[in-house]
Amino acid sequence: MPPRGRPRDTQVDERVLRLAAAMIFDRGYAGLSIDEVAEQAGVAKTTLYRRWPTKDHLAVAVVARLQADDEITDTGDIRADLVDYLEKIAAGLNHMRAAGGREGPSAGAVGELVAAAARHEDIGRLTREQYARRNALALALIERARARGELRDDLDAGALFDQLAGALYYRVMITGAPVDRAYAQRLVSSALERNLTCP
Amino acid sequence: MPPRGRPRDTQVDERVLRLAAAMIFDRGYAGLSIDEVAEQAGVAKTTLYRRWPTKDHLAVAVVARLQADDEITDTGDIRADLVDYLEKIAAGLNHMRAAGGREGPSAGAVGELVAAAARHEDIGRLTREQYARRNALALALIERARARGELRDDLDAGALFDQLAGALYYRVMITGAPVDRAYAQRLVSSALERNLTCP
DNA sequence: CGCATTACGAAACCTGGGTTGCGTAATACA
DNA sequence: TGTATTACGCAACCCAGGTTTCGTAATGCG
Repeated sequence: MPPRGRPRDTQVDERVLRLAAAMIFDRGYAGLSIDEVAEQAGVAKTTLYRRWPTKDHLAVAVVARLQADDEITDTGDIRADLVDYLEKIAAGLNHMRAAGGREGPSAGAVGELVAAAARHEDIGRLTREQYARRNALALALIERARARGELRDDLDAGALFDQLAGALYYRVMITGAPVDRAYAQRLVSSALERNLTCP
Repeated sequence: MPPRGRPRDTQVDERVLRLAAAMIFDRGYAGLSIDEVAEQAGVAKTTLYRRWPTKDHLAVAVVARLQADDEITDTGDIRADLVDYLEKIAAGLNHMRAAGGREGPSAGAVGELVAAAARHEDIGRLTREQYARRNALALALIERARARGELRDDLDAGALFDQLAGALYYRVMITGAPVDRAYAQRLVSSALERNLTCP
């Protein structure tokens, strides 16, 4: 059942990703050197490029391994559920922020990822699909809350989630302010109460 | 009054910035080549590096020239004013999106800028200051609206503006959906009505 | 066993950002 | 007029991402 020729050394993937992750973590994206990874992993550069066609692809692969596909929980309390989901997103962002090297106001890692998605068609497709999944989950959550009467009938679910998720990204990338549970609660309060059905 | 030595050729700045802008516009950030700019501008590479210490700095300088410092208008109608201001921000984003090369779902130019701000301390400081100014303007606008009774007393102005601006950036960078006047209106409707004082 | 197929390693190479050193041109000042 | 100062151009150079070529090792298949 395995393909025809010589099989790939599966240990290489693991070793390289671990090395690359470490390198990104303590020296940032710019500090990730393909030559150095290859040398430390004990493989030739060509072997790396056979698996990840560019440095961007390798970096994306590193980040992708960190992102546990966020599960959404629906407890029936839309407010708590949204805060929970935002916190998961924030956790991912904070993780990437750490991966950007020295922590600081603006998170280079997220920016590099956005740039990489713009540079390479396939990476762009990949990340867009991932965000589409997340978006669909959130919209479904909101939809269910509306169906059971927690939210106003005429609310704009798309705009609502854009605001919540967008505020997190805005903070991380632009203002550099922290994104934590307290902020998630502020956001949901600010954005949601309006859309709650009035008693 | 001029400094001691040989004066700088001021025409160089203008010529280089125009060339660089054109190059970024139709080939994207990666398509901006320092060597090529120097050659087409008829100057040595060292002359370029004397003015802009890295390619990032040159690109930021190009983008900075495009950003007319957005003025805020206070007509007394917070809803209309916010839509207006968001539209100005969106215009800037769309401009940069165009500058990212081929228009597409994710805007590389914004991502590159965020990444550049993370790479270079001075660029980060610069952009953070600019965003702080914008933020202060918006918060003051909201504050005035609250003072005259258009908004609830207990609203979270910081969270509100993060949501509005963040949603724009989220769309441009992540989902790639268009940001236009219609979307600005949807956002303000979704975010603001809750905070309006109830009749 | 022999062959097609695929993976690997090594080396040379190209490209573009970024640096360095040096000789020269333009200005202020004495 | 001469000197310190700064800008400029030129050429060589380093570095890292990325590519190409080629010889070799490991598998499946007939």
